[in-house]
Amino acid sequence: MEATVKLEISDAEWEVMRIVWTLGESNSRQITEILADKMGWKSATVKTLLGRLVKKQALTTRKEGNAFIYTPLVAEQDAMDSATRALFGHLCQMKVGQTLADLIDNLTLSKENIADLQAQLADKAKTAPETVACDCLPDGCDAMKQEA
Amino acid sequence: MEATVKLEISDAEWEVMRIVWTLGESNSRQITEILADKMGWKSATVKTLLGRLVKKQALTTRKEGNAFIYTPLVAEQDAMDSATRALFGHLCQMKVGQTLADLIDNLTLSKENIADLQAQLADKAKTAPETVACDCLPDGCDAMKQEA
DNA sequence: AAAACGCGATTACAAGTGTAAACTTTAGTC
DNA sequence: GACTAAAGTTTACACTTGTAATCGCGTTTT
Repeated sequence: MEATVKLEISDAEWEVMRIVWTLGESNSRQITEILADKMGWKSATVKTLLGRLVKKQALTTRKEGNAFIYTPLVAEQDAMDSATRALFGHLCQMKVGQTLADLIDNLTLSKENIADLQAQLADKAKTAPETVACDCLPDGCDAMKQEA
Repeated sequence: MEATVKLEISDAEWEVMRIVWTLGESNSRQITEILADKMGWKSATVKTLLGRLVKKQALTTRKEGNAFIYTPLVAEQDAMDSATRALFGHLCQMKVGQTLADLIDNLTLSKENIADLQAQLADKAKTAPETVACDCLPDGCDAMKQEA
């Protein structure tokens, strides 16, 4: 049983992580250059974010000369999965299906992605329930409507 | 062109919204009862959240006797869609396919949901690109790897 | 060696969030 | 009409987040 430490990566921090994840490792100069360009951030801002990410243990450092080299301590896919599961976890379960549909409408997926999803859905259909109930209220949800 | 006002609903506020969305409208006593139970919140906490939601224009009120009746000003599905689009919007586009797959693994979908998604995907496949590139770095992404 | 520059660390500071207590107003009750 | 209970309003307070400036130190340059 993994004692998964809940890692909260903020939006701004996420931008930093994406770069380190993609590069595998990087130093603050390189990260700063990219984010100065992409986000218009000052180097001080990036330094703050890097510091917070190290404190949060999302990144680790290794000294190289006068500077640090930053490496991810969490896998990008894991972070993406927790973030999405956290979000969907507090949405009305009855409406996640539609939300997923609306989301997919806005995403660009490759043919391969789509094929994989189709296979996955075909399999999932075998054990899928007929309906999914709303879980927003203690009782059944549709109950007590407009009791106010 | 709708001037869509960016509505930021926090996690705690979301819990309140779910109840009002589901009931259609409600008063603070009813909401407090449910959340005292589900979240362990004091009535003062719920009052604060209701106040913030009214100020943010996520809810509106109508006086009834000594109390207010709260009604949503934003549709639940719209709020869910913005929240999910906002999240996926800052994830690596190359990895959203896998993320979606991992997410679906964790969701309960009805047979109908699945059928709808399958139809949607079949249609989307027609115009899908062969691959989706990573958009985490300015250049091509896989470029400059390990330059540090 | 002195000066300048790059890097990490410390400090800043307002806005948003979670969580609530205290105060005030209002609507019934005796 | 005075009192009380419930609902709304104000105040509180620590933590997170976005966005930096500044400080101190080691390294590079003149």
